[in-house]
Amino acid sequence: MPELPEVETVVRGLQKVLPGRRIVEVRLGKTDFIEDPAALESELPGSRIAAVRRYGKFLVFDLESPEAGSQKPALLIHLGMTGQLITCAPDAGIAPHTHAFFVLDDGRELRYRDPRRFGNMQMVAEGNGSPLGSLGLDPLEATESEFVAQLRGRRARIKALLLDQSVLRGMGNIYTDESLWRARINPMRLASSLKEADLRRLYRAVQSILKEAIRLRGSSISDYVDCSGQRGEFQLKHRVYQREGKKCVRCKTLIRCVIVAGRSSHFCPHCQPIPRARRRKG
DNA sequence: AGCTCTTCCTGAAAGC
DNA sequence: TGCTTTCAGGAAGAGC
Repeated sequence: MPELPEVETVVRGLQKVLPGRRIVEVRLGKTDFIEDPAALESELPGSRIAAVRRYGKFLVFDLESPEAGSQKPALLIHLGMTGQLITCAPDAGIAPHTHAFFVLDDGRELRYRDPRRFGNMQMVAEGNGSPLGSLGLDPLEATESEFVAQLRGRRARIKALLLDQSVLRGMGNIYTDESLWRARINPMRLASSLKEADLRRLYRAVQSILKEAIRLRGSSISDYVDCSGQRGEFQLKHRVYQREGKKCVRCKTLIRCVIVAGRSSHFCPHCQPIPRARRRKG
């Protein structure tokens, strides 16, 4: 599923082809995942895409609209679990579950496909009511001390905090599990039980995992592909995620999976021990 | 504050 | 073999 590295990969691809392009037509299929479909249909045609950027797991399309005047509108797209954004020729075959077509002034199309429709799309005007306002630190932009300060002393489980978008923006289940394994921290640990050195190690683990995942163009587990339909390769580097029952590459102990923070959480019981006798089976 | 449960949705996989 | 059930999971909301 698209997390920070996947969204970053899609954004980098779109940055090569979209800035400067004008949207000439919008066609929508199913719209139950779109905040206000009529707003997209009325406001997007005629708009010029000034920039494409990532904010957490959101793609932000900064728009210049002839009518909006001083307002700086933007289109936000969240890929949810199975969202894909693809650029293609207008006569390219239409994949099932393609729900939005943005026709561009160079004759190409930007298409949004999302089998489960857990993604969402909305227009936002600069500075009001945007869901971006409640998001926490970008794990790649944050300094070590900012990262540590954000987590230190919190009573929640470290796994829950890493997944909480208002704490860190962009981490999802894959990169949370992989980072905790690299940092040798059990997902059930309460953040307040971690030492400063643990949090610094976690910061370095998160950064190195995310950077390597971006370098390999993300993880393709089920549906994920970039904006030209290409799969990522970081799934080949997963050490714990979806490796339950397989051997830890560090110590050969069998990887286990428990539910933490409502999410399947994969870890090595030897490398990531649960301190004290507290144990929970999932 | 933080936990658990529920909802949204589809397709893959497991169960019978 | 083939139908039915279960499950995965990002995010938001309810209830505790």
